[in-house]
Amino acid sequence: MNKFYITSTLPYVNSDPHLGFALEIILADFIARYHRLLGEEVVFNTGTDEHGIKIYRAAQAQGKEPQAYVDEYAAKFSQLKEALNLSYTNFIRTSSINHKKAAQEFWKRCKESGDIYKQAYKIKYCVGCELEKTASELDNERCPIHPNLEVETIEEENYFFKWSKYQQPLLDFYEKNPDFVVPDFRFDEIKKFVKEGLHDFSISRLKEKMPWGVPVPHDPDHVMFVWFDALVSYISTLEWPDDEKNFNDFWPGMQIAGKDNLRQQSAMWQAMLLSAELPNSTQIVIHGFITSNGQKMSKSLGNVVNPYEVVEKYGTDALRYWVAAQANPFEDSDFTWEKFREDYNANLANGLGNLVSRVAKLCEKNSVSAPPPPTQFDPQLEAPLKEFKFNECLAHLWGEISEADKRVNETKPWELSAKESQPVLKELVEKIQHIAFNLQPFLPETAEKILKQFSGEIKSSAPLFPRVENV
RNA sequence: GGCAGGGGAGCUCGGUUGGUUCGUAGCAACGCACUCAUAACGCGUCGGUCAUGGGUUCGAAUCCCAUCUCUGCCA
Repeated sequence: MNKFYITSTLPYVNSDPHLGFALEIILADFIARYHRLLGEEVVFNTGTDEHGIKIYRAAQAQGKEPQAYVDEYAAKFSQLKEALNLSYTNFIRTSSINHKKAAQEFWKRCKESGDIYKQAYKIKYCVGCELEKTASELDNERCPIHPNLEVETIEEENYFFKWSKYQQPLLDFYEKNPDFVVPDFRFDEIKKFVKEGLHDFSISRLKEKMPWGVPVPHDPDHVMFVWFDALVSYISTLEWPDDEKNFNDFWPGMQIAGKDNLRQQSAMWQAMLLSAELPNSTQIVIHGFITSNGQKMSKSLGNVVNPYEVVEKYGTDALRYWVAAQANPFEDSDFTWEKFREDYNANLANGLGNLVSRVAKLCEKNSVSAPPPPTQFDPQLEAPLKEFKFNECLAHLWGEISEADKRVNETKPWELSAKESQPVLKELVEKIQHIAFNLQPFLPETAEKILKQFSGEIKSSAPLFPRVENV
């Protein structure tokens, strides 16, 4: 049995889950479910990134132990599984014992390769980004992304990772793997970045200032910088280094990340893997952001969309449909409630839902029983799926819905006798089964409902997607 | 500032190596028709000087230059 591994990034647990992460993990879920449908054994990983100074301070501010604080947030994120009907198999928390052990082993391997060294360190640092900032990145001594936060100056001895050593190996690796990063314009972006030269980056913090991190092996004064340990989660979730078989079965695997994570995933993490002498990821898919009314979502603008609210109002598959059919996986996509409702009514209520209702009713009246369901995924959908063009897949299936509707109007089965209507109704049932079968990766609950309804003796039922009128 | 990619129907988009008035495009709007269906489906109508100004060409949304404007990357 073929093995397949995919991981999302791990959201940093300092705020509630937002629609942007929902997009990422739903996209990952499409891919995971598709590979399962192909008969592969799939590990689909997600989890929570729980270390770092931002979390340490947030916990302090609330008078909580960091562990208690992250426990609450990890629970909030794991609730997404049900709300979005996710099929992930692994949920790694970076504060777990296994993960910490793996991060320490990873550190040791990089150190053995001669890629970790200690050096005095003085640099501007934005707590909001958890990133160093150079003078050119600052705007009036302020981080442009977090203008309300003071940029801090840190001066201490830190461990550094020899990123510079991996400039050429990374470029060679990119050269050999022309589809390593998709879309291609993001791949071009990272190649150019690496070509310009890599500077070693800091991978530790003084424990006395910031104890909330993974202890550095053989140095009680330091903990790892949050990025270093978080990246290792993609393999610690596979029980690396303890379960060598499991690791070798599933790694290397595919990753999905937002455009803000391009550098970390496709250059930093890949260099770390080279240093630890482990295989590089197979492919990295970089998705865009979700804007709201054309603007970046932000609390101050009050335009943040909560995925739980979308699901509560329209249902899980309505959101998954929007992600698959209406959002562009690679560019930014705009979400508005108005447009969402229109898409829902036009395509789910009037389209798929209505077709299922009318055919089911006709079948019930004429006592039609269903043929066996299909067993093969439509090969026409493979090409767009391999390029992660989910909207094209759905457009194809919606074309079939439209054809089926036309066929009903043309043949007018309601004017025929039960016997006369059998052939055309059987044909329509097969069409619906085909559509439902191929919708499984995208709308798993709906697909299952339809396949169940269109098996054996067909009965009508309540609407799958009731129309939602303007409020 | 440097590099990269955009600017087209009310909205979202597709337009192959330049070739008749862009698109049997989707949504919205409007009209007709139908009634199996979730006032749903079907058919049809409306709707664009393809950002602006030049240029190359027999001919440009498509190539070139400039301008305006938006987005991403520049550790």
